[in-house]
Amino acid sequence: MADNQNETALSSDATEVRAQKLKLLREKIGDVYPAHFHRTMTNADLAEKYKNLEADVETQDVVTVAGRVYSSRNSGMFIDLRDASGKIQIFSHKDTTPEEARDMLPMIDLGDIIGVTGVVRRTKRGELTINAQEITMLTKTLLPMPEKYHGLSDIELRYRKRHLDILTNEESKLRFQQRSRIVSGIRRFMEDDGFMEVETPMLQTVYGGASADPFKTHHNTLKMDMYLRIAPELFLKRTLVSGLSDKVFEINRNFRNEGVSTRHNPEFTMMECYWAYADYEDIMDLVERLFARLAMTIHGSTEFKYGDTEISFKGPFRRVPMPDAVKEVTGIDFLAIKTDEEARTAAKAAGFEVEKDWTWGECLAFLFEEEVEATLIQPSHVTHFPKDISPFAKEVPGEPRLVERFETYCNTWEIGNAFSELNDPEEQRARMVEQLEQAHARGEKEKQLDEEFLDAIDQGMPPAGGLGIGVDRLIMLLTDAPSIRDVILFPARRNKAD
RNA sequence: GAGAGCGUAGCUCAGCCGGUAGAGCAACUGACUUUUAAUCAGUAGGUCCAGGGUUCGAACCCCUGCGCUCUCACCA
Repeated sequence: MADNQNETALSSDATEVRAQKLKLLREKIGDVYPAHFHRTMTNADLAEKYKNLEADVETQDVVTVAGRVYSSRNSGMFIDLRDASGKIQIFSHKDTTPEEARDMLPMIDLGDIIGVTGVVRRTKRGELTINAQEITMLTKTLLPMPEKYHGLSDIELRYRKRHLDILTNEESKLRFQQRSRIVSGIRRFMEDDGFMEVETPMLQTVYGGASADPFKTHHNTLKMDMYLRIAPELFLKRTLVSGLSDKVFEINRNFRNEGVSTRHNPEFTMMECYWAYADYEDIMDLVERLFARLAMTIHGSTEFKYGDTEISFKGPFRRVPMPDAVKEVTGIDFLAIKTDEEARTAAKAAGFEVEKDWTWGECLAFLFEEEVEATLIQPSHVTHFPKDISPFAKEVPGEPRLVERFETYCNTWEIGNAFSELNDPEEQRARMVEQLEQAHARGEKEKQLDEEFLDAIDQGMPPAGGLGIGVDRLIMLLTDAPSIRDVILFPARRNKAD
């Protein structure tokens, strides 16, 4: 397309111009994508080293930096160069910059990646600057950058072309840097607490550990269907049986073939841990310590804001049994209700539509979700879940309809889920069989009993507390992200047919 | 899966009651040469998401499809 252009008249189309300049550069200097270039400092290093350099002072120091051209003023005399760590200004003036380097300037477009060697100074106006002596093209860019002031704001493009989003939106860049710090912060916390990180299968032949629709796939040479895991729970418990460690954890992806929303992505990151000889109250303490530590890491304080909401991660969190929470809001005292029938009647009397086969526990959980969840803004542990929706948790002594389970809620979202893990093999089998029958009744025909798990429990799993944390949602809270897609680099998207 | 809203230049956005497409940034040509959203003058740039319909005439009204967003549903 550009073949019929002569060398002096460039097209006015931004992408064509770049292609033409690339061609010219290749003719003039050869390699426009050199393999080797060594910078001596990052932009953050420079800012740190010269933070006390006064305005209008020039050093004798020669440094080499590299980065992407973000803006250019006075016909390229001033260039803002950014690397991942920060920004530096490049100055090319005929008094200080050799002609050879200045010849490069017209070939440089916004978005190109260049290397610069020169003398460090601070301008009269206080900007740390390098007086260029050499300019090297490191990567010629073929596409223009998004508009520099507003950045890329089209939400669809920000998710589809995340590189442009991060390239132009500092907020987005900071958020993903914080994500990294949060994930490594969780890992460090767990390790400091004596937990051993393990990895369990993502590809499973029998899926379980949660109630969710799985993604199904197929192994060709084994000639069998497999599932992407919906939870690591059962394998982590088998690990606990093994005695490899009394404290194990895993940070990894779960996959659930369900609806997508601002709080749900088909693949999401879960931290699960199992702690032998601990119970769910020990886990509550652990969650509180973990949350406080992460808030300190990100905000330097246990207090921070999500939108307009003040959140405090300072423990201890409120602990409220689910029946109490429901009673507070609806007035219905489930502990005083003896039968499923009475529970349904009470719920109906209060104006809720309940299915005719719902149990006492299902009614309780339903009212909790309908009426209480939306009130849980500050982090709270909701304890004492109904047994019928908790197949892996131990009964509360003296109240066999409830289990030693809690979920941690914050900003109305479920962030964590934990129990005193059931380790009675007979009871475990009975509850899983019951869950399986219910799943089959709902039409989940592929759901199977995990015999390998039950076999491992037969071998004896120590009493333990277990926990799952929705890492993405925790990151949303800590980074003030309105959507889970804002904390996942490449969120699930439909294919765009073009 | 349902409802509502959105889709205009590379990017950010205007576009009135239906009369035939605009700005800023980016790009190009030039001026300027210690600027920092640099400035000034000029130039070029459009499948108005796609396809159909109504109309003398459609970015605008109607239908269908695609994509996105939000809400709801689903979701241990």
